[in-house]
Amino acid sequence: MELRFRGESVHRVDAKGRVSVPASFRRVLELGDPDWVEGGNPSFVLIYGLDGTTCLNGYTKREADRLGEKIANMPYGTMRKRMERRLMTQSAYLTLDDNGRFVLSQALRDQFGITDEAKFAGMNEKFEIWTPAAFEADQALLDAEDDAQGINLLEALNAPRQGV
Amino acid sequence: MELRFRGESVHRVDAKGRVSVPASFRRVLELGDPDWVEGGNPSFVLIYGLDGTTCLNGYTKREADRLGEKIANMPYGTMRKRMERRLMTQSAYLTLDDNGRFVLSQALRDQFGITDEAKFAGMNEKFEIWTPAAFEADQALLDAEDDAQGINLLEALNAPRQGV
DNA sequence: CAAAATGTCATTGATTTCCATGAAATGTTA
DNA sequence: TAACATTTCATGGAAATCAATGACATTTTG
Repeated sequence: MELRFRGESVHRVDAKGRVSVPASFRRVLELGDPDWVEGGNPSFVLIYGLDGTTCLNGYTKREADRLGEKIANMPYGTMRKRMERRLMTQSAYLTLDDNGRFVLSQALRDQFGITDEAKFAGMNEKFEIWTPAAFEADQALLDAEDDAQGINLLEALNAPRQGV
Repeated sequence: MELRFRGESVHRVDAKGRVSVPASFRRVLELGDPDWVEGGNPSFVLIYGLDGTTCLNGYTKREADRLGEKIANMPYGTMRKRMERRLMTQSAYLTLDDNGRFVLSQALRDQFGITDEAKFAGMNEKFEIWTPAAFEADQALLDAEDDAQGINLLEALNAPRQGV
């Protein structure tokens, strides 16, 4: 069993770009950091090349390592290079401070339009960071798709793999 | 064999949003939490994205893990993303206190219209939480359908999968 | 040195723990 | 079986703890 990211919340971003990571997410980051010790501050990985300019993605160290491993096993070629650029180049290795905060650089805040608030959304083995408005828009889009297709989520989960 | 949620009852919700989980449900949550030890308090998962704004769904940790596992194995795409949002983002990881209670946040109480009472309904591998009124309305709807269709439940149980 | 970055501290409000009560259920014993 | 004791539940209130955040101090860096 592996602890996963669940839940959603909005947090304040101060003038210097510092944001609190939701306490429940911190527990996951701690368990997902092989070097973490009780009382210490966990490190984690922020990837901002995944979804263009829609949101940032937070991963535990361990999960990010897995992704790096997969890339390392790819044959050399433009696909691998693209992966490296978006998952490695466009990412950062961060550590929480004693209060559970980290700094979101000015560049990233600009890129994602984040000013004074950031929305955190647990997404199983990762979490997303959005502007509250952008998140709502994205969610509305997803909800519309559900409505259109009349999907029963649990039924779909049981059905054998079907893309879309 | 796996213990299942059976029965129904109404419980009081206090000013801080605290609610007792029916004792019989607690036994199921305990057995469904791999980390639970005799005398300890079980953790479980509350999912509120499943049925829009009709009711909340409680799952044992083990069952919730199964769902998370299935999602993690889905191909990347909007279907997976929708699952992540409704089953992970719109959910919470909770632990019962020494008295068998947990807190239903103000946000969730608002979303589901729960004020001073909550109705618990055992639903096999999960349990539902409703306002007493909403539950009765939902039940009346189902009863009406039964009457109209003259359904024989056990017969339908044996018949191969038929939606509706 | 100035500006930025990082660290420390304090406050407030929310959350969690702890203790107490009464009611209901269960068990025990004469 | 009647009377009593014990345990389990559901619930309320108070105390203690923690999370989020703003303000300020210190360090780093160009």
